[in-house]
Amino acid sequence: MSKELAKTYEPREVEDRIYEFWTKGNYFHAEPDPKKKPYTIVIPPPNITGQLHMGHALDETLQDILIRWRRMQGYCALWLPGTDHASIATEAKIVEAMRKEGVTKEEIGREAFLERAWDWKRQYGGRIVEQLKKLGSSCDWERERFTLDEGCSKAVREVFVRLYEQGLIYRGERIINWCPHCKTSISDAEVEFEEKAGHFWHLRYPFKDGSGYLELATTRPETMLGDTAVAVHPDDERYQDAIGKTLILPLVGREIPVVADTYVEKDFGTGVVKITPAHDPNDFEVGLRHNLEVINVMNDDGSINENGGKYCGMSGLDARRAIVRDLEEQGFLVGIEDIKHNVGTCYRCGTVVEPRVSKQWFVKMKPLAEPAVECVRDGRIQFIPERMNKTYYNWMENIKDWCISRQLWWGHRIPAWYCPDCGEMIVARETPHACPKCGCTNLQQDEDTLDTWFSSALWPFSTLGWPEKTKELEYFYPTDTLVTGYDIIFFWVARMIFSGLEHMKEVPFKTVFFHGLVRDAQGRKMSKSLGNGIDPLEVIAQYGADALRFTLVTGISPGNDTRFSTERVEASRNFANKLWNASRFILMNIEGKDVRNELPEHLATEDRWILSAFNRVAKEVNENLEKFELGIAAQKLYDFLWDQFCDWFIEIAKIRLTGSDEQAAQEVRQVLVWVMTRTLAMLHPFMPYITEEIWQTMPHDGEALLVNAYPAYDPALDFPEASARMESVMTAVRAVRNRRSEMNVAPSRRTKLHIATAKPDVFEEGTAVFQRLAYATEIEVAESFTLDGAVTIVTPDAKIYIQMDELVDKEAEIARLTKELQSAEKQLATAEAKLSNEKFTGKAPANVVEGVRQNAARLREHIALIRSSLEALGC
RNA sequence: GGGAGCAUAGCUCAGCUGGUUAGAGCACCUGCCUUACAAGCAGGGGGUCAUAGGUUCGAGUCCUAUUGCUCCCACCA
Repeated sequence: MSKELAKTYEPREVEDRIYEFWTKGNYFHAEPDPKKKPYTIVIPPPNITGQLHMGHALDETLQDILIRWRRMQGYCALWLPGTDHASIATEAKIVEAMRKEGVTKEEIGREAFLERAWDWKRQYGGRIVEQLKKLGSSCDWERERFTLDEGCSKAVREVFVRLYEQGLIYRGERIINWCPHCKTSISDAEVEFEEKAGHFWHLRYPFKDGSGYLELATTRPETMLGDTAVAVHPDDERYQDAIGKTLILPLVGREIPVVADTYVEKDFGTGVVKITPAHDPNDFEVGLRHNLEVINVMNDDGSINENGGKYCGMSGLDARRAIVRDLEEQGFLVGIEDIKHNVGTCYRCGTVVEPRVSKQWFVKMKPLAEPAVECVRDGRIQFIPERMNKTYYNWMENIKDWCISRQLWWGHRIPAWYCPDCGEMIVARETPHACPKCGCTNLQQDEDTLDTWFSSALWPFSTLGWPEKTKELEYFYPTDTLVTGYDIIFFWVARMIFSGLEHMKEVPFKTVFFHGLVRDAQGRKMSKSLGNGIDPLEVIAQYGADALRFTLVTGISPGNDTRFSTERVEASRNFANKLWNASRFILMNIEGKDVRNELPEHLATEDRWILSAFNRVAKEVNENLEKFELGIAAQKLYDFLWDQFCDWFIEIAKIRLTGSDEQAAQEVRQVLVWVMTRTLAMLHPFMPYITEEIWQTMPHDGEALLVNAYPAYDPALDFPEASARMESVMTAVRAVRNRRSEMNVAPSRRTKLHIATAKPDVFEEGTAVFQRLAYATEIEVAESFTLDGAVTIVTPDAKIYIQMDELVDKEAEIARLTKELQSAEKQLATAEAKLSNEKFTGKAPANVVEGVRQNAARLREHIALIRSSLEALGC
């Protein structure tokens, strides 16, 4: 900080310098330390193709708050960063770049393609990491990992082979979701359903024996080319005769049976369903039950293949048009109906997915899912908020096998080799040189790679060195908190849980802290297509990272979405500025003075009051953070700094700072520094840059705030009596200000105050406070006064007279006092009703009853004071 | 079809295990350049806590139903 401090905080000057200071000091690095307790968070690895968006910004902010807080509490806090290779997204980027050059990946081949991909990763993969740093993220960058690095790849291979050996990974012909655009299979979780307008084509299939037709409907007429049966419900009376008969498939001429299957709903449509085992998951099941032929009629781009006869080579859409036209011409089309229906789309590219039978690798889920459900049920893993349990159970308990093979090149290649001579399949950790069965050395590795999520499922332990038994794994696993959005509970959280349990025999984390989505000011999802996204980096450039972080964390609660608006960022920026100026004031007052960062031996009443308030906030903020109530914690710090410390304590501190008593001035300087440095500490996890910057300029112990102690509750700092005295004075000050404002008295017009009270010492001690904050010239305190023509103000323990004869409107005064009296009497009546209710006094807890009793006593005093005021006015 | 969430001031939201007169930010109104801060200070207006029942000495908070909005899962050809 320069000597001449700017009036406003300038984050740009500060942030990069402070981040470098932290990095140079190696403060983010965590080394296993048996003397400390570990606290570990692994980052949800952002995609290397990613650009920092508000969702990341929120996610990182929450993690950084937790990590910084625990680090300051003395934990060995590790925040392990890294990135995800994002197989589909990255491969698509590279394919697209190549397309612009007029090359396809098949043309250049696998090896050259992967070289390009790695080049791309080296060039752009670090971009998102640099952006995370801008937020102030205190990750241990020395430990940065990548899902496709050597260690993670080793872990992936180990897991694959183990699961295969246990029979939990298998290869088979199954119906899977196929994205014709990405040209790969995708898992069930990667399919998103969208409601779209479509049609029902009502068709009729003739019986072979010429005895008429069966009428049915389809939303995808082109799939009829692969029909191998028609099904009806076994109990459907309408079709009892048809069961077992043979139909001729129109256009194709294939003879197909009518089968009976309970999958068919009698009441839907005509109760007749065409069965296309190769292109519909339900039909596939029906096909298995009835031993039906599976005829795949589609290529990998969705066009019709050689099984489609004359339609071969047409795109799906062209084939549909041609088939509908031909059906109509030949009299098989009964009609077309407009409908709305849900269509599965690829979550990456939005293309309509085609269910398709193909040979893929799967993870058998049932045995893995059961323990994964159990560990949440028995509390070994806790979800915040708890309602996420249900979502999780529901998914886990109805889970189907996980299709893990992808027809992509960028990713972990499946460690399976095939012998071209004898057909043997070898699954192994190390690349085999020869077929163990026939000795053939020309083994071919499986062409497919693994689902990206297969490697991220291992993230909590693969990043700590598994399968090696490293000291990091021993010390930091299981990790403590996983912070992520509820949108990836299935993709990632669930899979990490069963993977951790299976391979580490222990949960991967103890708590999952789910946050919501960041929406725009109107509550819409931020998206590229809507163009309503706000770039966090631009917000940082304009308002500072601290303001952005504070905005993201205030007002949020676990699992709930939040809205982002620049108005809210401005409020946070103003808060940072408030902090800056309060510090500027303190620095100005301690300059050239030898002020130690410790409390003076003698503490004034207001000192005890602010210390008590500080202490309470310290207690509550820690409690809130323990419960992941980060939004509440931020709010409490905001209120303490602004309302209590700035608006009251600093203002009152000016009395001693500008007074002639040097010892008193020195005492208040120490209190200011003491409270401010510790408030900076409490705020540090939320606003790391500005707090470190200011803290460095103040008298302090230790070399950096981020490794300083986080304030905690201290019974020695509780001063209830002094706090009560201070509150009495503050209440009176507020009341005087209020009355003056109501009467439009300019602040420049100072007046004498008479204070009648049963606690004269409290108010006498507050003389200077009244003079400075309640515009008083002098004050006189006594048990009672008889004054005519003064404005009277009644507080619970004082009656205050403002001497301003010419301003007194007697009628208005009477009206106001009467109103106050009525309100007080009403409150007293409520309190007394409670106290005379035996059910209340008998059943309510003692402290609640006592509270009401004290309140009633206060009200009675108050009422008496108002009455005497009214009497003085002649009522 | 199954499940979940939300409904509190003009707007955006807090309100934890039920306990005095329901809070904040922004916006609004009034008065202040009171030398840390006008990105500020002081004061103020504004809420039948979606609706109807219930539990309780006591309900914004717990239970039931209703209405409206949102999301997730499943997916009927």
